[in-house]
Amino acid sequence: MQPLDPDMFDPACPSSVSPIRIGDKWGGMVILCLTQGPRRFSELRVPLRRVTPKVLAETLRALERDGFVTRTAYAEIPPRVEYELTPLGRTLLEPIAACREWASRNLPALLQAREAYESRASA
Amino acid sequence: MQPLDPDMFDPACPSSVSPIRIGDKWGGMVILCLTQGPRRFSELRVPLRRVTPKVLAETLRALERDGFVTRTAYAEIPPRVEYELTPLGRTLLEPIAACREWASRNLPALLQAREAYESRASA
DNA sequence: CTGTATCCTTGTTGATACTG
DNA sequence: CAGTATCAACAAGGATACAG
Repeated sequence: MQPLDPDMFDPACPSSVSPIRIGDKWGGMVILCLTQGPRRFSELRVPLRRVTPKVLAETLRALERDGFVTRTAYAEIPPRVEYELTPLGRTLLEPIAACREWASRNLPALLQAREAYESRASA
Repeated sequence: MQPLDPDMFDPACPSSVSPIRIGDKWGGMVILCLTQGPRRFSELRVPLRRVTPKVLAETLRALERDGFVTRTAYAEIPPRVEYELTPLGRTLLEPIAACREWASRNLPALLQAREAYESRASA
C-alpha cells in the first residue's frame, strides 16, 4: 500500500470551496485516506497537515461512533493503532465520488459566479 | 405547481442525522424546495418552519452569490420576490439525489451503530 | 411582504502543553 | 506513538424587534 501523498489535500485547491461536506470538517478527507486500507494515527496526520491531534481524535471518534471506521489498538511498545473503513464506511465512497465528480465539473462555474457577484457588490 | 408540503422536512425524520451536507445548514433544503420552479420568500418559510427570516435571507444570498439561484424582485405593492434555480444550481440535484439515496439505504445502519456505541460507552 | 438590525448563545475548530 | 487537558477564538445559527 502506498504512503499517503502529503499534498493530497492542498489547501490552495479549490475543492476546499466545495459546498458539499461529509460529516464534520475533516470526516470526508479521513475516509478518503482510508480507502486503500488501514492507516495509523500518525499516517493520517501527514496529508491532514493542518489538523491538530485533538481534532483528529475527535473526528475519528465520531466516525467510529457512526460505524464508519474501526479502531484497533495493538498492545505494543511503542503503541500502534490502526483505523480502517467498515463496509458501512465504504458505502460512503459512492456519494463522495458523486460529489467529487460534481466539483470537478462545476466548481469553476461557482468560482466565476462568485467573482461576478463580488465585482457587482463593490460597484 | 403544487404548494410546498409544510412537513417536507420533518425534524423528527432521521434524514436530519445524515452526515452529508450541501452548503450551510439550510442550503440543501432550499434547493430542494426550488426544484419544481420559482418560489417566493414566504413560500420557502412554510416547509422551513424553524428558519428565521434573517437566516433564510443569508442562505439565499449565499446561494445567489455562488450562482445557484437567481433573485427577481417585482416592483409591486406589496413586494414580491421570486427565487429560482439556475442551470448551475440544477447540477446540484444529481449529487443531492446520490446523497439521499445513500441516506435511505444506510441511515438505519448508522443509527444502529450509534446505539451500540452508546450502550458500550455507558457500560 | 420581504427583508434588516442587534444582540446573544452555542458549537466547532484550533493552539499549546502535557501524559501513558 | 497516540493521544488528553485546558483554554481561546471564531463563526454559525438563532431570538427579537423593527423598517421600506
